[in-house]
Amino acid sequence: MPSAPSPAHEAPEASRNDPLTRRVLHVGEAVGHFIEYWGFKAIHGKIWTLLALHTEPLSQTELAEILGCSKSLVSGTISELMSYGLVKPVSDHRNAPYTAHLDVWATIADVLRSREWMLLESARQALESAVEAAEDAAAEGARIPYNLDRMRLLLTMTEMAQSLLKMLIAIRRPVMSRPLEGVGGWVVKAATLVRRMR
Amino acid sequence: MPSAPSPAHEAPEASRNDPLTRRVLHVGEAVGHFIEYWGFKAIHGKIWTLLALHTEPLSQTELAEILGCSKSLVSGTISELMSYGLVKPVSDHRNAPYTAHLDVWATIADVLRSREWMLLESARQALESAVEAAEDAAAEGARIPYNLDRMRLLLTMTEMAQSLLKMLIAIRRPVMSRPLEGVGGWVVKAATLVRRMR
DNA sequence: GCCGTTGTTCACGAGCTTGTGAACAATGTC
DNA sequence: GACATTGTTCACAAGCTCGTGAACAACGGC
Repeated sequence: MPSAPSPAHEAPEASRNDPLTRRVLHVGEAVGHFIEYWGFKAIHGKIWTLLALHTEPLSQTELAEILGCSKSLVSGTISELMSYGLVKPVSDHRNAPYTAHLDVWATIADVLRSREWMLLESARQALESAVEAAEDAAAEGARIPYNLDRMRLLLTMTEMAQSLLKMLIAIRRPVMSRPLEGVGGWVVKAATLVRRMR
Repeated sequence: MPSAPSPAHEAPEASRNDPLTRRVLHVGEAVGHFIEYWGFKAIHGKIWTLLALHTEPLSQTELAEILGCSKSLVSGTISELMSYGLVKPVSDHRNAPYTAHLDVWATIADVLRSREWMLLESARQALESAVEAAEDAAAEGARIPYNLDRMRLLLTMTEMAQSLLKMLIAIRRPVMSRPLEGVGGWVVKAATLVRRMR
């Protein structure tokens, strides 16, 4: 038998001292730090990781005890994770415990498609509008302090980023054999454009 | 001649009212919002965009006037952009104006290689350590509340993310013809693993 | 060599984010 | 039907980030 009396499963409030649990919590912290740079919060990663690695589904109270945080934080975070489709209750009972959805790619693709696409698209529209205004001013013979070629270059770069994004999103159907093929060609094209510019 | 007296070039403090300048500033805001999700600040994108699109190099004072922000903010941001290699003074004179480096890929690759790699690597190490602890406990016959297979799955997913990152970084040498080929196969493998799990 | 201009540094404040605890609501159990 | 337990909501506090302005330093031009 091991050293400790190993009460981990029946007494979640004490499991924070269990050496294995501490390592699992450490994993959660690392995952949390990683996804922090992707528009999520660290607590999202901690809760998702704990649910993903724990054998049994966990209730919100148990999560709060193991993580050592408040129930209110768990409640809000769980509802956010559910809206992302990353976590789901094990049944439709009121206090049903939760499990993690291990296939995170669908969520990543959703985030890419909504947030990143919108940001790129608004940049593209702003650039397009600026290019038009510059072309009009140049056609009227006005001396403008902005470089039209570089504006067009940025526009092209934005459009290439959009194409790359489209391909990444298309991976959602993992049946596709080589969804990213051809990206290399774009990169070469972009590098050529930049080099030609200056 | 156009409508306005078009003093844009000689009077930077008034150019904020120039319609073309306003569109360029709008582009800067869009670029800023985009890179905000990539660990940079919005002001980085505004300054870089303005320098990238403006025909003549700009001094810090001019940047502050056109952007309508303080000189101190410009100073700090410029030094950060220079450390990223995204901006450089036009000469080594003291008050030399600045230009933007249009090839941003090297900087992106640097960020990916340093920050993202480190985050993935620490997650991988934490997972490895947890797997070992769980294997030891299981070998001793202890009943552990964590699922060893799912821990190994997360480890594999982390390692695949590291491989993908390596390939992205490798694009730095844009001579490579098809640097991302084969990624599709990994995605299929990951999807298969996840499906087999539950 | 002095002055004016430009860039740097620093302490501060506004605003946002993250997490808390207490009050409240909702449901299963006896 | 009352209670106990679980989950939700809210106002608030601690901490962090972003940007400011004033003081300071560094150089170029006359």
